[in-house]
Amino acid sequence: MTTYRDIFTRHGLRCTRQRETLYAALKVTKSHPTAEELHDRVRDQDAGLSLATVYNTLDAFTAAGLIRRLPSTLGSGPCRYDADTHEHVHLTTPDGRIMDVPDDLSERFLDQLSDELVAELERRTGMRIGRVSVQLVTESR
Amino acid sequence: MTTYRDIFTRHGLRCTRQRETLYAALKVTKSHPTAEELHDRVRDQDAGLSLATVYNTLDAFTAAGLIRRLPSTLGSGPCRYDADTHEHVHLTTPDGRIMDVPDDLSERFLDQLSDELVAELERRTGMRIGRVSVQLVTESR
DNA sequence: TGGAGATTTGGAATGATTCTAAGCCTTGGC
DNA sequence: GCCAAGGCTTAGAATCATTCCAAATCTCCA
Ligand SMILES: [Mn+2]
Ligand SMILES: [Mn+2]
Ligand SMILES: [Zn+2]
Ligand SMILES: [Zn+2]
Repeated sequence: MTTYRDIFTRHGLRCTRQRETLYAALKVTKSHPTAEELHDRVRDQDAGLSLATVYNTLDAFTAAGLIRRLPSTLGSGPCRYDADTHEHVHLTTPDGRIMDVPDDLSERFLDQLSDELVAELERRTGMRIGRVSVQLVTESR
Repeated sequence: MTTYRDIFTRHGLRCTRQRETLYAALKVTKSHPTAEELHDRVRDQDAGLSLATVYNTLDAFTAAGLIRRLPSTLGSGPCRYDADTHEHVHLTTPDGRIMDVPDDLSERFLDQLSDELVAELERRTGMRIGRVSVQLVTESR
């Protein structure tokens, strides 16, 4: 059985009460919450957990690759966060929410993208591509 | 010959000196500038053009579909803007800049994505997909 | 168990964007 | 060409998300 402690340690992160609380809270939701939303959701468990810690922790998790940060798709407004680091496609709504595309469809989308193109681009630009991000943007009206 | 005035009119926008200046400035660059950067670039032409007008104008252009808004890929930091509304793939760097993927490669990427999948997703979710956004994210280190 | 160094915290600071309300300008009709 | 009506522009204030700060606390390894 792998505990959160194990996961944190493997990612070079210290294990703190706050980090366990936040990771657990992010892990159980499919809603891609904002820092504020997450802060609100853990308030009952740990009333003293500060918003600054939510930001610090989400930064640390993101840097460690434990979670993914999803910048606002609107241009203004808060980032959202996803504990599911498995490659998947997101559906973005005009009000800023983010939904997962069902796994079977997500997979079919991503399978269409050949690695050869990425390789050719890396050759041409000299840059290393870390990830191909696909978003389906829903119509405004 | 289609003037900027014509373009604005077709998009339901009034033609003002400020809008012409800003559209021209955005049209000639490939750098996906921020509102601030654009403001700086037009300072010599029109010293009185305010930053609020830059924001208002970019909002209006975006709403009209004349340009595209590119939210910060980092999560914090300013939006970038693109006068090229032709569907193309972007390469995003760890410092927040955005580059165009060469057109031939861009096209090959987008051609791989079948409309059938989009259609199936629309059927399943009941939402209309306006656009498929593909970003190639360069490795952080 | 001790302590070096990482983490947490409330509050202040920053940065990007939006709001406000007072003129100004564009447009369409005469 | 002249006149509204209403859209546009503007400086500055306000808002919102995020980052910074510095002091107190906690974690983990020796
Ligand atoms: Mn909160
Ligand atoms: Mn400026
Ligand atoms: Zn997701
Ligand atoms: Zn572009």
